[in-house]
Amino acid sequence: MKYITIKDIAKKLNTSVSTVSRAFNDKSDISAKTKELVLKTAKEMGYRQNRMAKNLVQKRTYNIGIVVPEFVNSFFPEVIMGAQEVLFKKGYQVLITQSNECYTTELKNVQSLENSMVDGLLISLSSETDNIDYYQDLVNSGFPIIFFNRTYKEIKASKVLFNDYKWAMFATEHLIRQGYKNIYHLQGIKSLTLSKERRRGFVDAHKKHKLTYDKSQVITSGFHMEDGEKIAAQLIENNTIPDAIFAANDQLAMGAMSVFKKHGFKVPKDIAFVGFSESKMGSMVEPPLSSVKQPTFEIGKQAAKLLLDQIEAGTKHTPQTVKLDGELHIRESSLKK
Amino acid sequence: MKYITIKDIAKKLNTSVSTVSRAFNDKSDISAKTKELVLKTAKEMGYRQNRMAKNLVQKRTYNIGIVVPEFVNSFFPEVIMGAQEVLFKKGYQVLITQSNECYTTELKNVQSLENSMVDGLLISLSSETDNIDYYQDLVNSGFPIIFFNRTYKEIKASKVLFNDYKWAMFATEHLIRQGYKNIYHLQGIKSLTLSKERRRGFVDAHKKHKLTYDKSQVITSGFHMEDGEKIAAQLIENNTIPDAIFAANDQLAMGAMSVFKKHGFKVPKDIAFVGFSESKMGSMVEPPLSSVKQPTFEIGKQAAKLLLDQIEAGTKHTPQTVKLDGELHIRESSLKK
DNA sequence: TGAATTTCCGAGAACGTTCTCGGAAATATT
DNA sequence: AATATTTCCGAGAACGTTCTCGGAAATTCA
Repeated sequence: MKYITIKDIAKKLNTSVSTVSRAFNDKSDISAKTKELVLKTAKEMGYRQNRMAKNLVQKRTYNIGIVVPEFVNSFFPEVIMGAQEVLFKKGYQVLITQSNECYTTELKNVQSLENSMVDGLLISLSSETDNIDYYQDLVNSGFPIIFFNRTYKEIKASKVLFNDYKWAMFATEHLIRQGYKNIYHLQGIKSLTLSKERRRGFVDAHKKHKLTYDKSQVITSGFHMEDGEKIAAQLIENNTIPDAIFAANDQLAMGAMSVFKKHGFKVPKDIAFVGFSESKMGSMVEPPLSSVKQPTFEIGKQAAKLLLDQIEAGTKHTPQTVKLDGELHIRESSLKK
Repeated sequence: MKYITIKDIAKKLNTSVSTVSRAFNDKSDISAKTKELVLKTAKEMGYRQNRMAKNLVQKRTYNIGIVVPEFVNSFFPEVIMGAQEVLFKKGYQVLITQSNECYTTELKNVQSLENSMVDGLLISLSSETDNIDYYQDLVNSGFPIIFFNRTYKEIKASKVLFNDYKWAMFATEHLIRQGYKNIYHLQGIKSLTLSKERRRGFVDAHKKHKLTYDKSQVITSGFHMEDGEKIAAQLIENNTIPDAIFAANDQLAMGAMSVFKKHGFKVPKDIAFVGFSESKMGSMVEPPLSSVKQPTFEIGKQAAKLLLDQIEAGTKHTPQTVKLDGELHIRESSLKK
């Protein structure tokens, strides 16, 4: 597969590579006639620009990399769409990469993108990631990078976050106000800042309403539906039946709910459920699941904007944190009639 | 932000760039001692390899691009995971790009990747794409590219497809055998080969069982849940109530089902539903939705393998088509008791 | 008509790597 | 001890672009 280069075009037209290059880059110092001629013959010859060479001399790629842990749930896809909207408008391309919740591939992805493939990075950490040294070094080296949603408090860098504490508290309070007293929290993966914040909201809601609360009411697991199912089965086996469950995401809530339903419990009469990060699926199940809706699209947009600002500013930027709010969508799964 | 290059390292160590390069590339003609020294100081100096330069001289990137129309549904994410598994093992990186069902951005994505960003491409066309000239040219130029799922019969290139005809026929026959006689087909977007194949299966099942069939039983729309809802509302308004619906995907089926349910129809007693491309959501709704399960993971793996073969073979490859089979998962939504 | 200005173009360096080639030093072989 | 072989390294071209600089040709101005 022989590539056509601007040299070939120049030779054919008996001109110089400079002229050909000028034609492609909308430079002013070229006559309209020759420009047209170059463009025409380039097309005829099947010329395709070599971005590697171009990027090499220009030292920028107009690519932005996005690293997410997964996209089987619609959460990250929606964030990505938000980011794309901003980035496309500014002429950037978006390269997405998926870590599969695995720290090693996450690192490989980042390194691959970071090495002059992209001008900046949007990243949400995998649930496995617990070592942030590499990222901190990268940030310190001046590489433009924005963390969103899944991140660590300790990282000193720009972030776009959801106000997990506040909305976890709201969600819990909603349950308390409905009269539920023995509420359990499925916190998912313990180590993530986001989990800690949601748990803190859960606990503080209890304090605020002077409700007793015991450590055993918070249960750690993964983030998948299967985890929710397992926990529910365990609770039923131990015969410790909560009257409400607040889960750190919809998957956990739905998993648990389906098991409880299968065992004859009525939702929300016997046991109520509230999820988090509203998923489309949540509103389709029976009964529809109450959940905290995150502004996914907006998260993506904000992160992209922050990144572009940072790229513009060069080394002279200061880390910024944007914290966004959402809504609590109350549905049947948590409504005492 | 000043980048450290191998020249800087060479200067510091009073050696040549060749030696430094050798150290990084596991070449044999370098002593273990100097290699270690180079690697150590490189790390100290914060060296990061410039992939642009490397790729430029090597004329390959070890990147594979994937272009999908969307990933809000889990179908494409699962395919991607399958592809990643194969590609990672062979040392390739994966760059994903999303067209948002828009031909223009699809083309932009492809062009951006094609221009020496990747060694090959895996692509599933957007629903809007109806001009395949660009792709055919690309294939003819020798660029390694595999089409999967959403493609056109007319494109002469390697493909990984699902046996849509066969399984649409199975699904329809299942309904017929259950005793349903007035079956409608929601075919989604008409122009896609995949839609045509599924419709052909639907029609031929009728022929095979000597069931009368009228053109009005096939309804065209988009592929989203909202489209299913609209169609159902329309059918109800016109008072043309099918006794079963076979939809080209789960979203359409679920959309329609929810509207029928809202209007008091009992599923599957009054009206049955079968979807396609089984989604996780389908098994969570009430009643659980029957659907044809596609081997998403396997599709990704096969496509990746085909692509790697093609890259190996260089220009000397012949287009190949792999057609995969699935399973019909029968659930309550189509089970006459 | 001659000078000043503008328009257009070519030569060649630069970007950061890899890779081939030739050769010096070290080691093995006779 | 002399030769043959192996091990290791440096010089410099090459990859395909962009970009600066200088200058010729064309145009404008007086």
